[in-house]
Amino acid sequence: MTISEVSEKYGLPPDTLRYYEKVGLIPPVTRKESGVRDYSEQDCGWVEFIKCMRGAGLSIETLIRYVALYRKGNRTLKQRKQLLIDEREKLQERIEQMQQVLKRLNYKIDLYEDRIVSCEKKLLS
Amino acid sequence: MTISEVSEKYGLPPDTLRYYEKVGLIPPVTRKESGVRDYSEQDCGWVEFIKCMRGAGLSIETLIRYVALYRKGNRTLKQRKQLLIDEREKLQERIEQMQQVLKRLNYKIDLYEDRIVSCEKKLLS
DNA sequence: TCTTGACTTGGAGCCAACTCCAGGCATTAT
DNA sequence: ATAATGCCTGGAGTTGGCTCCAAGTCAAGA
Repeated sequence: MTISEVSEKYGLPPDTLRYYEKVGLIPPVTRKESGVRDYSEQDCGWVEFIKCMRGAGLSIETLIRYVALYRKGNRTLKQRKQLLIDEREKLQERIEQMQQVLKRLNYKIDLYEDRIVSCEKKLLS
Repeated sequence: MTISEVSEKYGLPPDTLRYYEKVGLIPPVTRKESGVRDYSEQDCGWVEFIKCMRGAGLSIETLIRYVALYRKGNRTLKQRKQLLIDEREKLQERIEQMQQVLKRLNYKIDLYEDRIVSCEKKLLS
């Protein structure tokens, strides 16, 4: 797959795909002899994984660490697992905080509804 | 309350508090005759609200719009409510996405556990 | 009165994460 | 053969959100 096809498929600009590879956010992509990128299934898998994790707010720095560990092979299994556990913890906290804010927004929206209704009553009376 | 007391209370640096006020993220803070900020209850309320909303990922731009509407008075009640509804929607989507990722992390962590266990078995055999 | 310390402002600097660009090579279409 | 298209690289520029700094003011203590 060419870079523009991958870009299309995952909704990430080609520049971003190149950037991700350059900084080590995804392992080096397969190339044709000419040097042009030719994404394999596995390459696409990494793109999808990174897109997904970035979407949940994991930092680029963290994901670079993860990919670097992956590239060192099987002896880093425990470290990779621990990294994911740490990130899961942070993610859980973020979700809980956001759920609190969601409640607060719901409450505030209800208050606005009340105020709008009573304002309109006043105008009609 | 002085800026450093408010800073202490909400865990936001004084520079950030000034920045928030400068860009209109919170309404202008009460001042002493000397020009020094003297946060009222209401001023603190705004700081707390903005800190909370920022923590959930609402953009500064959006919150500036909200505060600007607030400052225009009661005729903007409906717009403010709509703004909050829109942000609630986005927040809900972000939470759902993050919950998906949480599931995926759980799954991946379990896979790692399996791989680590079978790796250790191999070493012991 | 003079110094110290907390505050003020405007503006520059910084960091994460892209995003864009110039100059160049390679394949494809005419 | 040549032009157009799509890709390449290294590096500069941009955006959001702070964060820091210099130069100045003000109130309280020695």
